Amino acid sequence: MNLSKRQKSILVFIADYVKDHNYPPTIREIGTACEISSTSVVKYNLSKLERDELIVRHKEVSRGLSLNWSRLQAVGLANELANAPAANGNANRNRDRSSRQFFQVPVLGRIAAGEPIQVETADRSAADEWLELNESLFRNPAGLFALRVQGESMIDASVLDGDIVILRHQERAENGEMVAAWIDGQNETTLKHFYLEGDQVRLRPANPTYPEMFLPAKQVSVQGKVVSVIRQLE
Amino acid sequence: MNLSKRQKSILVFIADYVKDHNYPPTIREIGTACEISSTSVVKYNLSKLERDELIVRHKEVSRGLSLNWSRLQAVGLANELANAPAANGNANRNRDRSSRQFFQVPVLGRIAAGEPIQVETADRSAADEWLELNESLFRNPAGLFALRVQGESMIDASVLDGDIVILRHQERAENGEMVAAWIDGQNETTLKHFYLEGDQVRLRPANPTYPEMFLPAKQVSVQGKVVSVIRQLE
DNA sequence: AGCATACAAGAACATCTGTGCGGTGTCAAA
DNA sequence: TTTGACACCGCACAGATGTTCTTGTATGCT
Repeated sequence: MNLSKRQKSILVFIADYVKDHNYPPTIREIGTACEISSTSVVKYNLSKLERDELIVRHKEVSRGLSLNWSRLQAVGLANELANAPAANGNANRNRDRSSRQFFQVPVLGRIAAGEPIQVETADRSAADEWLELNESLFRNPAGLFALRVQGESMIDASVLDGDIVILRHQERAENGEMVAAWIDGQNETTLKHFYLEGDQVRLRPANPTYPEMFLPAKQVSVQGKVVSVIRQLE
Repeated sequence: MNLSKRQKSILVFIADYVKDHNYPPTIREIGTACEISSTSVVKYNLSKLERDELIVRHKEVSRGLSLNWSRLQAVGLANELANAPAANGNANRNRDRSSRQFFQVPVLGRIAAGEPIQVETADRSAADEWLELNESLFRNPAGLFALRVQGESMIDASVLDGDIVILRHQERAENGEMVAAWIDGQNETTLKHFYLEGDQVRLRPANPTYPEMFLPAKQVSVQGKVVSVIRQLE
């Protein structure tokens, strides 16, 4: 399943168009946007995309097409499309909640003290579980991943067994950010507020009744920044 | 702005249709579904809905209409429409993630120990803030509302200052459920696991290092069940 | 009564829009 | 060289779809 440049640009345009209008574009609109002069060529490419199941089409229905997000996700195009270029020009009239956006975040595994977390950005597509989230909660879905907390080991971060922690992948942290950090000496991953003080790192739990930790900087490696914690009880 | 039965059924149909197809219906489809024989009558009613800003319409564009969710929200129709009837019959082919759903939850105020929480279901429309959430996280958006946690008073429930607690309004709780409860004697609202034991209520904090409470049942009044906790750090 | 307004029908009309078909150029396999 | 798949172009056709016009029935107000 190899997408041509044109086909990719068609996908981008559709995502963008739907975001702006809340309904899909026509073949001619796609043609104009993607600089395809002939409607039949658009149809040709749409058929290809349909064969690849990246879009769903309804015969003889005007604007009868939609993106197949779960398939796009699998192919790794979803994020790219979800981040489609901002609304252009005339499109700020309907810029209310109805122009909703969402995206999926891979749940890459579990986090528990004593286990390192594995975050090869490469194997995102191999994630066994995906979380669907709203744009409204996150500025930018790039680099986000999620971990399920196992056990009570993160309780000093006010994170309980079963909670889902959403992180943004990064290896450096600003002071005060809550990060997932691997601590060499103690062989554990933990969620703490991060403060670099000289060549020492201070790790402050979210729950102030738990003690802080002081460690040599080189002993602490940041896995990602915690951007959200979600607890489902139902 | 008084909606006729027909106009309401049109809104319901549009919401339902979009949910199933990912694109809006035509005037004739609306007509058939709502038992309107004439396209002009559909147009007439759509114009009314457009005047009321409940929908957005694009002239001379096929299927060029969309629901204005923020307006529907304000009028209190959003939940009703978001819960639109399940896909009917033929519509289970495109039943993947692309048929996404979302809904808004009113943030009714703050929760802090020492303050009662005000939850008149009536004034949902008066909420100053709304939270947009995914259907995927909640079975049923009915009766949901949100509170912003103020202060450190809920820390024994592993809920921090600034967290958002999502509750389902109910006045009775099953054993083990985490509830928001008002405690008469102590004049405070708290989040705890609820256990009715005879005519005593046992309240267990989420964080096991905090002590349990035992109180006479009549002293505890449940405000709602906690269904989710969301912490945003970015 | 007289009149304005809301709601509804049906049919004709004018676009909008997807589809089909003939044709072109490239490239690799036969 | 021939063949066929692939990508592309224009164009005309037909069906899909929004709009407009005329007519009709209530309802409420003066």
